[in-house]
Amino acid sequence: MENYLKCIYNLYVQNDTILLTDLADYMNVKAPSVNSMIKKLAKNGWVKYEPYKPIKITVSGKRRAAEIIRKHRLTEMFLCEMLEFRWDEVHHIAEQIEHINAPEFFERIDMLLGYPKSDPHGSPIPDKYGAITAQAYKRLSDCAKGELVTLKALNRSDESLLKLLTNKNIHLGCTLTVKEIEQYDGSITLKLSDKVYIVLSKTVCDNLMVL
Amino acid sequence: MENYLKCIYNLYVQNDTILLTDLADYMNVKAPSVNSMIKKLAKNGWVKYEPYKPIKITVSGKRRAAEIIRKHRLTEMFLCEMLEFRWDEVHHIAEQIEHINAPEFFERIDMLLGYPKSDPHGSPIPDKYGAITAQAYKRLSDCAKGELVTLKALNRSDESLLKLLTNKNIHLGCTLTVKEIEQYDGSITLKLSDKVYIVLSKTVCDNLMVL
DNA sequence: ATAATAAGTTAGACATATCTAAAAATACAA
DNA sequence: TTGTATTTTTAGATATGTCTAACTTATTAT
Repeated sequence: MENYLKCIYNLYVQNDTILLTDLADYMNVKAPSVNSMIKKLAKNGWVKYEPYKPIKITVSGKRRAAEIIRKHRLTEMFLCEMLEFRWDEVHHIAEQIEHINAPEFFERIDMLLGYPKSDPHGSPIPDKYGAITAQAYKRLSDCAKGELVTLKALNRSDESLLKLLTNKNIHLGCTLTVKEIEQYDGSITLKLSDKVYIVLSKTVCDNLMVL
Repeated sequence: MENYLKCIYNLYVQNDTILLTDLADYMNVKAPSVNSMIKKLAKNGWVKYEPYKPIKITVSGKRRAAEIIRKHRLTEMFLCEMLEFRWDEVHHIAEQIEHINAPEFFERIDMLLGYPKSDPHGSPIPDKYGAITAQAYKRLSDCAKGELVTLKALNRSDESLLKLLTNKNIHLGCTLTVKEIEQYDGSITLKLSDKVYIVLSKTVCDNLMVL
């Protein structure tokens, strides 16, 4: 149920209402599984369910989801900061630890890390009441030629995207200047540092959030 | 299955062969549950099962159990040393974290802690190959009047025992002098420090391992 | 407006882990 | 040695979460 709620929340951030099928795809599960689980989530008051209607997460559902996301992101931060894992290694470990039921454990981790506001991929860490500070970032792919921006966060951080960025020496906080935007496919040429120019596809740039 | 194997190992340490009923009691589960799980463990080669015979753990079962116990004890140590939990708070959190499947995670924790040899209750931490260094401790209840000993480990560390010891200011490494042994019930009067004398029941002393 | 397509639901199967109740095997003791 | 008590096993139920196949409802496009 925690996994369902977390995924529902992730999809909700992109789009207010959620199609059962999309959730099924997102979770690598078949539609009937989602259908039956949604009814259970609805019984707990975490989603609103009406037959044949799209799924809507409730206020209490968001709060519950934020708890899990908080645990996930605090864990990722802990893994990077204290155990020196790379940002592309932490997700699958955090996926497991996020389900640990021990509030004091995460409180201590939070304290030890100095109450971080975002995780190693720049995603905000909800506070312990479930409140998330909105981020005002924009997509790199929406920037104009000539703009100088700082990489603040990643939109969806697949392991393969993280590896690609690491290979090109791109990390959170680095500055990027938009040098060229290709009309044909939206790929962007960026200046990374003095003599370092790189080209990123539109797909990649869609996932880089900058300011 | 991990929980079964861990419990089987714990009972095996006390007694080479294990009665199904004892395991059921130990795990707060009924006999038929154990019976069916034992067959699964046997299929994995972790225990030897013959109908109506007591359960025997195999070499590979011990190795597998040691992995889990290693994760449990490393976690307990991490919780005490890095997150400053008390020794009576760590068990229920470690019970959950021991099932995390991420060898690198525990390797890093181990490194961060400086490769500890025992957990906060003095129990040995198996190395990553499952080898456990035997401890040559004896029971406090087996000591003679006049002996001066150091508390090295606890036998079974229930939360209530830990709290009792904490209240009496007894911790690992503290020195104890056996002042009096009561014939009637085996309770022992101990000198803790200059003017501090305490009385512990035989039941408590059975669980205090000293050297 | 209706046919085709997509989305959602139901029914029934399977796997896991648990239980109770009852039967079978073993151990113990008079 | 035979009856009683204990231990173990089997059979069948329940709960959870998954699946496939078939059916129903909704959407879309001509």
